[in-house]
Amino acid sequence: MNTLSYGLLSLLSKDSRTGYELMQHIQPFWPAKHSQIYPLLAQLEQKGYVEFVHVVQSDKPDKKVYSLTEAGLKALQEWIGLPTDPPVTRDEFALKIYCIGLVNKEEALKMLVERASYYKGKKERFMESFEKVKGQSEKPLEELEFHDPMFANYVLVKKAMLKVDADLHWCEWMRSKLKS
Amino acid sequence: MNTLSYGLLSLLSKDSRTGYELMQHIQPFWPAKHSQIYPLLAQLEQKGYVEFVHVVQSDKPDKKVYSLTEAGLKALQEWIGLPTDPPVTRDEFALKIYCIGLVNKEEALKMLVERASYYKGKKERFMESFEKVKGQSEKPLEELEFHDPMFANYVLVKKAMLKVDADLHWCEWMRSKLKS
DNA sequence: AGTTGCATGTAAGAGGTTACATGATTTC
DNA sequence: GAAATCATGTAACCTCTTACATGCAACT
Repeated sequence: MNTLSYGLLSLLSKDSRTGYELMQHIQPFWPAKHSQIYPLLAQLEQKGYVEFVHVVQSDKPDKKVYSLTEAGLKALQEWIGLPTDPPVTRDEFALKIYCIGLVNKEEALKMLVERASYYKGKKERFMESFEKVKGQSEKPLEELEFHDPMFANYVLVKKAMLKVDADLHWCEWMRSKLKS
Repeated sequence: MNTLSYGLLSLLSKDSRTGYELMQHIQPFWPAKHSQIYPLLAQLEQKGYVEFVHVVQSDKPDKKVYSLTEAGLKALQEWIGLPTDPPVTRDEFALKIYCIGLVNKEEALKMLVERASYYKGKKERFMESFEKVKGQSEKPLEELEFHDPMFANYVLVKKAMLKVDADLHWCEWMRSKLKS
């Protein structure tokens, strides 16, 4: 049982989902390809932590909808209590910035503009998620209680927004540095 | 040539360093163990991108001090111009927050306090780095020019600080949410 | 006396990406 | 007509971690 496996259980604790959907929704927290997820789901099923039903579709390919079992829920709860690994980030851009003096200012500025627009796109998508969460919640988001199923969605979008804002802020600050 | 290999060249473009030192200094941008770095250095040497001198020490183990060659510099400059991969973060804590409603408020609060103190420690270390950079620079940091060798150190510590501040801010905001 | 830091390296195994394979429907 | 979306799966390959191996000096 690796972290990604527990991550899949975590998502399944809220909704039954297909492997494809799990792959899409786990990206913000733990990027993974379908080729990694499908074998893990088979393992989780063998362990009795998840179960699935075949759903036949006419317009789209047939699918397997997975759900969490009682044993899976138990395993998930135990994992939450275990020590948590610190987040790991690998940032190629930062490595390039380290030796940015090797290129001219114009090229450096071009790189920063590109990176800033990447973060702007990311921010827009988070803002859409935020609006989506707002739409799905009955209460105003600030009033959501700990046990509300929407609580986690709200606080995690908030987390993502704070981070992307910090990244964007740094990009803009860098751009002003390079223009002068 | 993978990203880590270019990262090593990037560090070597500023100072000649041992594999051990490279391992220590690349952590903030691209975490890696010595067991990954030593073989890559051997590869880089075979490609002619780096060279090393044996340095015999009496009190400590002997070491190999690597430096960038002309060919290495050229490879490094070409890499900077290539498209840059987006940063990748894997965050076990976020996966746990997603299903945090499975445990009680007290346990959740405990987890957040722990995570906040982790970020506080990180912030302190970044503030030390900041002071170190300040001490090594003749000019006030805000006046550092693009081509100053200290410029990259300054802007990268700034980047790290903005990010850790965002993380800490989220932790504290979460704590206030859970106390009410 | 035991741990940490310096310093290098290899081997085995786990984790993750890319490519191959299939196939219908919808959008540009 | 080409690309993207849905949907599953396997195989080969690359990346990364853990463990093994050695040894001295400094600190607790």
